[in-house]
This record gives sequence, structure tokens and C-alpha cells, in this order.
Amino acid sequence: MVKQPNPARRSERSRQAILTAARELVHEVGYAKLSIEAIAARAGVGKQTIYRWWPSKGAVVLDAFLALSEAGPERSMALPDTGDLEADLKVVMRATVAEFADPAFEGPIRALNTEIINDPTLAAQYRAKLAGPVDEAKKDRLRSARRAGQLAADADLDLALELLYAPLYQRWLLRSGPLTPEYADALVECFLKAMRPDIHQFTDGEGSGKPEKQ
Amino acid sequence: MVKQPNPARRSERSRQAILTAARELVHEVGYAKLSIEAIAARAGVGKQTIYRWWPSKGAVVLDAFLALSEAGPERSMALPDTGDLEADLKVVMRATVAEFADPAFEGPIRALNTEIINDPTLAAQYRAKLAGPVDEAKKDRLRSARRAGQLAADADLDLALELLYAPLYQRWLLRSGPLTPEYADALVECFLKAMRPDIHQFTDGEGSGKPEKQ
Amino acid sequence: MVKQPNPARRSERSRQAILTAARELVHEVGYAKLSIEAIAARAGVGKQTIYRWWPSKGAVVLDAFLALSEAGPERSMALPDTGDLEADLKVVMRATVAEFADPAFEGPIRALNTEIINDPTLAAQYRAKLAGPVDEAKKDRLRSARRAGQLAADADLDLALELLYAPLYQRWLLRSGPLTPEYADALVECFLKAMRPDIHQFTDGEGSGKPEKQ
Amino acid sequence: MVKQPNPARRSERSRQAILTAARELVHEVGYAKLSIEAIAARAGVGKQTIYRWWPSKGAVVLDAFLALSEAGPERSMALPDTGDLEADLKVVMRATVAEFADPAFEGPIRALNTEIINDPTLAAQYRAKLAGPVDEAKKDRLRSARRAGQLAADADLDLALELLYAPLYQRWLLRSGPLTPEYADALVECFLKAMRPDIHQFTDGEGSGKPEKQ
DNA sequence: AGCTAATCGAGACGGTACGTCTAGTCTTGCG
DNA sequence: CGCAAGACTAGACGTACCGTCTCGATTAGCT
Repeated sequence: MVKQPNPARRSERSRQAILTAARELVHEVGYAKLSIEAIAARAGVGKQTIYRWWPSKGAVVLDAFLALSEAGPERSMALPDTGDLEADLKVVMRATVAEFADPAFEGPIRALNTEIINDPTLAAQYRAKLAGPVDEAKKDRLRSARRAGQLAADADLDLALELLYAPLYQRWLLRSGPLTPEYADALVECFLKAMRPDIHQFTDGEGSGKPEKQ
Repeated sequence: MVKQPNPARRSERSRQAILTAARELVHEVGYAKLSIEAIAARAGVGKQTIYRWWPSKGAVVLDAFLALSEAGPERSMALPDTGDLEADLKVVMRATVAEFADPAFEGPIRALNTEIINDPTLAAQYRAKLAGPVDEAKKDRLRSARRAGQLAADADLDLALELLYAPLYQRWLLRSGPLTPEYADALVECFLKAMRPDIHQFTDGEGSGKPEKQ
Repeated sequence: MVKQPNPARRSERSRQAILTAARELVHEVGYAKLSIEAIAARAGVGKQTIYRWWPSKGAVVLDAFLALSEAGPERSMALPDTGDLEADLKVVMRATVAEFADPAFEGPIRALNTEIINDPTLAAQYRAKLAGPVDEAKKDRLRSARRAGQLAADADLDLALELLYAPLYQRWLLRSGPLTPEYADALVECFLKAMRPDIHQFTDGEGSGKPEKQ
Repeated sequence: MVKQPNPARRSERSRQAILTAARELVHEVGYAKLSIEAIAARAGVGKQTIYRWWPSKGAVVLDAFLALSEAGPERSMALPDTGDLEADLKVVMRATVAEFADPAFEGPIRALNTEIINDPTLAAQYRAKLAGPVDEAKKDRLRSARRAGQLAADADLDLALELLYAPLYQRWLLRSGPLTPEYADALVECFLKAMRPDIHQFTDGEGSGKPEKQ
């Protein structure tokens, strides 16, 4: 039976200092060379205080970036919905391409992915707190399109999302090809062809197909 | 100016011992806990001999698994081509799903991906020696299908490959969903819808489209 | 600005373990083949703990033997004083000859001398903590003899000590000749001739000469 | 049975290069940090060539300095002999003091002494080739003085030499006191008192005493 | 002059130890 | 009790040398 610390007595000042130091150091030396020691020293905190509250280096860094996202809590996560699905998706995909090219995002996101690959616990947290909400927003937009008959009525939105994003993500992660706006457009077009309603099927969208997952 | 060792004098016996030790240790302790010291000790080799010929731990492990692939040099890399594209792809995709579920592959491949994400040099090697040839074989099959009019004449095979594999790869890497044979089938079906020739387009297959990349 | 460790928090248990291990290993493998790694391993101590508190291998070994001397703090350092200077000195010198012949002393003392020759810092420590007190005891005996008119009133005790001991020490260190009791006797006799009061000088012992050094 | 190399085929050019490199490196980095690898590299020589002809680092350095001495083969080793023993010895001892103070001699000589202390083989070589001839020259001067009745007829010259030089050598080696011309003079005076002929003994020098050693 | 055997420069090898760094635990006062 | 501070055991890091061991490429003497 492991002794659990009492969260009520936790020092908020230390917590903030640690997260801030973690963020700074990721930018300065990169994730791979980031050490708990350095975070503790920078934060003016005992190492034990970190080990007490976080299970791993990855968890600290994840928290550090979560804290950023939560800072602006009511950030508009909803995707644009002008009615023109193709145009909306291209905007979003091009934005994603641009984001991936930003060197300020590059480092930390690669770092997190590194940890997530090998740590299922961390991966679950990551999905629950960061990726999940974003994906949900994306699915909302697709759901809206499906309701409007722009996507097949029986479209699996999880698979749809993967079809749209996974190629982009993979290209970025493995550096297996150039990330250009044209590539984003091409992906959207493929996606739409794959997901468009079957021509021979007279559907009016949502409700007629089999129930989707989630 | 860095002094380069002379490859002609390299000890093949040591090279093999190191690669074998690396493979064994990855299985025994996992990639994260793998140390150069342990490899050297297991291989009965001086540490310097590893540092002399490999730039990083990742490079050793990559070579270790490359050596495996090269061991069977004429391994049939060609994909099945029965003429039935959908059936052929489903077979291949289901096999990939099975492979990803094999715990013996799981560890090392995750490990390699971890390193590849953060090390562009390693990534390039990986693509050139492992992923590249495999991808080429896959593209051969798709090219054959395109020639047969089963895919759009102007289909970009690189993008096609990503469309087909990236969702699977991402789900496995991030553990973001179950990898089932049904999922493999669904991916193939989506892929075919996205890539099928335009119905209103009267094509005679290969030669009419613009030249594809590579 | 180098960070200095806080001696108040030093682990006495570790310190003792290190000194004991050092002593044992000097006997087992000799000083030249003694390594910090081996001391740390034998003592069950992290290498850093040695590097934290000692600047060099020599310093550890010096401390190890100092600790032995200090173990018996009130060891009678005073030389015999029967009033017969020649007899007393011969006893002491013969004892020194015997000590130098003891193989248990041989190794470590040679080792310390090796280091002391090349490391002025270590040499100063050695003189302050080991050689100094012993020399002082010897000078006490000579001072007593000078007071009794057995040595020249203006005899320089430092030089006297060197005259008496340096030939013995040099013969041992450089192995330039045999160390026998007869040799010890001969040295004492030479020493007494060199240091005896001048015959034509009417002295009343201590107080009449110029003040000696120290 | 160890294979012995054939000295006839030895490369004189390599030998010189090695000795020169050794000398240079002792001056540049000091004896302790001198490595066989560095000597070989500097000399443009394979390491094996050093290991083939010398048994240890110390042996190389000893040879390096021997070579220097032999360069001027007919160097006058004889000490001055004006008939005034005291004056002659003071000149010589003051010169020795000056030599020991020369930083160019300091390093290498300390280094050699370090090795000699721990390596009896090297010590023997050192005495035979370097110290021996010098000591013989000194003993020649003392023998001349003894013949002239300035020293006791039965004086042991080996012991005499030690009495005269060991204090100086020890002070220098252990840095246990200042080396001044006055100190040199004081030593000579002590020496003469210790070694002067017995007043009650009517001797005419050489021949009347018991035969000396060597 | 050609042959042959040893030495040469070069440097890779299996090792040992270095001195540094970080992980994760433990200890000591302070608040 | 949580905290900052930091010493502790443990052990990997990457480097420097050790002394041995091939490699060709000279380079002697000997035939």
C-alpha cells in the first residue's frame, strides 16, 4: 500500500513553478534532454515535490501543456460551419498544416507523441484531456454534414476522422513527405469521395443508417 | 575534421555479435531500458566498438532489425495480385493488423518509431532501408490496379498509400481504437471509394493521365 | 563558482565504508591498480560520494591511513628519553629500519610518497597531519638533548632531523643500499659528531645561543 | 618463451622520434598525463613499435633523458678539486640547489623519481646509467679529500654521500623546506664535522684505515 | 637482383576506469 | 505534514588509454 499525499495541502505556487519551468526547458533544451533535476532546479523546488505529484517526466510535460490550453478555457473549439463542407474542411486542414510547420509547436508535440507511444497511461490521459475534445469538435462538424446529406448516412465518424487526419499526421510525424496546402486540399477531396453518400441510396441523412459508434 | 574509421578493417564478428545482442536485449528489457553498456557486455565487445560504428542507440537497433530483413534477401515483397484489388488489399490489410497485434513486433517497432520521430537522420535511414522497399511493393500493386482501370488514372500513389495505411498506423501507434479485421476491411472500402475512377470519365487506363510522381 | 557540499549532512557511515575499502584494496591490489570505481563498489557507495568529498585518489588513501593513526589518538608519540642520547636514537632508528622492512607498510607508504611528490596540496596535508606531529616529537627529544648540552646550543633542529633521517629515507625510497641495524647505528654516530657541541666553546646549554627556528 | 625482436633491424629514425616526442610531451602535459598513445601519435609511429622496445612508460622517459646526457658524452663529470674541500663542496651543493629550482628540470626529474620508487627494475637502470656515474664522480672527490687527511681515514663514502645529499634531495622531493644557498652551506659544514678525522688519531690518510666499501 | 622475413605505420579490437550526469530515494530542518 | 535542499545508491553516459592483434607496405639481410 503506497502512501498517498494529501492533495489538499499541495502548494499551488510550486505546481505552477514546475509547469512553467517544464515548458521553458522543453523550448530551451528539447524534450529528450529535459531532466527532472533541471525542472526542479529551475522551479526552485525539491525534486521530491515533483516525484510526489507526477508519475513521470511525460506526465509533467503533458500537464504543462494542458495548463496552457486550459488557461483560455472557453477557447472556441467549434469548427467553422458555413454549409460548404469542402471549403470548411480545407480551411481547417490548411490551418493544421500551418500549425505543424510552426517550430514552436514542433518540439513539444513531437515530444509528447514520443512518450504517448510507449506509455498507454499517458496516452489515455492525452486523449481524454487534449485530443478528445478537439476530435469531438471535429466530429460535430462532420455530424452536421452527415445530417445535411453531404456524407453517407452510415458514415463512421471515427473512421472518417482518421481518414482525414491520419495521412497528415503520419507525414508530419515520420517526415515522409512535404506538408503543403495542396496536400491538405487533396486529402479533403479524397475524404469527400470516400465518404459521400452512395448515389443509388436515397437517404435523408441522420437516423436512417445503422447507429454509429459513440 | 573528425577522424573516420576504416570500414575495411571492421570486424564482421563483432558487428554480428552487437546486432544479435541488441535484438535480444530489446526483447528482454525493452528499448527504453536498453543501454549501450549492456549491448557491449552481452556482445563481448568494447563500448568503443559500438560508438565507432553507430551514432546512436537507435541506429544500432535499426541496423539490428534491418539485418533481420536482409537475412532473407529474396523475401517475397510483392503483394498478391489476383486481379481482385479489393480482395487482395483486404488480405494484406488484415495481415498488417495481425502483425501489429503480435507482441514480438510491438516492442521493437514502437521503439524504432519513438526514435524516428525525433531523429530525422534515423528517419531517413529507416525510410530508405525498411519502409521504402515495402512501400514500393505496395505501390506496384496499386499501379497495376490503376493500369487495370480499378483506380483513377490520375491517382497519386503516395497519397493513396497514406490513405490506406495511415489510419491503421495511427490507431496502432496512439492506441486510439481497436485494430480488427473489420476495421481493415472498412479502410479498404473507403480507400476504393476515394480512389475509384470517376464514373463520368471515360478512361483507358495507364497513359492517359498526367505522369504520376516517382 | 563551484558548488560546495554541506559537510554537516555528510554520511559518516559512507565515509567510514570508503576509508575501510580503500585500506583493504591498497593491500589487495596495490596503490597503482587501485581505482575509485573499485573503492565505491567495495564500500557500497556511489562514485559521486567519493568525488564529492575527495579531490583525488591520493587524498582518499591519505585519509584512510590518517584515520588509522587517529584511531588511537593518545598514541605515545614521545621518543624514549633515558638521558643517553646515542642509545635512545639508535633504538628509534633501528625501529624505523624495521618498520621500513615490513611489507605491510612498504606498499602504502611508497604509494603515498609517489603521490606526495607530484601533488603539493597532498604533500602539505601529509606533512600537517602525519609527518608533522611525528617530527615534532623527534624534535622534542633533540631539544631535550640540546638543553642537556649533548648537542650544539645553536643546532638547527630541522636540519638535524634531516641529517638523521634523510639518508635512511632515501636509501629506502630509491633502494640504493641495504637497510640494516648497523646502518642505523652509523647514521646516529655521524649525526652526533656533526651536531655535538664545539669543544672549545664553553656553553651552559639552553639559553646562551641565539634563538633556534621554531 | 617470448619472441624477442632483433635489435639489428631496429629503426633508428623511429627510436629518435619516440624519444623526442616523449621529451616534448613531458614538458607539455607533464609525466602523469603522458600516454603511450600520445607519444606514438606525436612521433608518427605505431604503438607496437613502442611496446616492442620498451617495457613501460617510465622506461621510455628514462631513455629519453638518458639520450640527452649521452649526447654530450665527454661531459666533464669530475668535481672541482682546488684542495679546499669545504669551498669545493659548497660550490657543488649550491649548484645542485640551483638545478633543483630550475622548472625545466623539476617536472621530468620528479616524474622519474615517481616511477623509480615503485619500479625496482627502473630504479636499477636509473642508478646504473644516470645516478651511478655522477655518484662515482662525487666519491672520487671525497676519496681525494680522504687521502689528503681532510676526511676520516675510515670514512664510508657511500654513507658520506648520503649524509651530504639526502637532506637536500628529501627537502626538494617532499617540499619540506626552502632550498637556499645558505642551506647548502650548512649541510656542507655539518658534513665536514661529521666526517672529519678524529683529533686523537694520528693518521696520514689513505691506506692506514680499514678498507672502505666499493 | 630477388626472396623472405621481420619491422614498420596504422588503427581496430576487448577492456578498464575515468569523471559527469540523472534517476529515484532518503534525510534534515523550516514553516 | 508538505516543503526546499541536497546527500545518498545506482548505474549509464561518452571518452581516453591500455596492451594485443591484424593489416599491407617497406626494408633489411641472405641467397
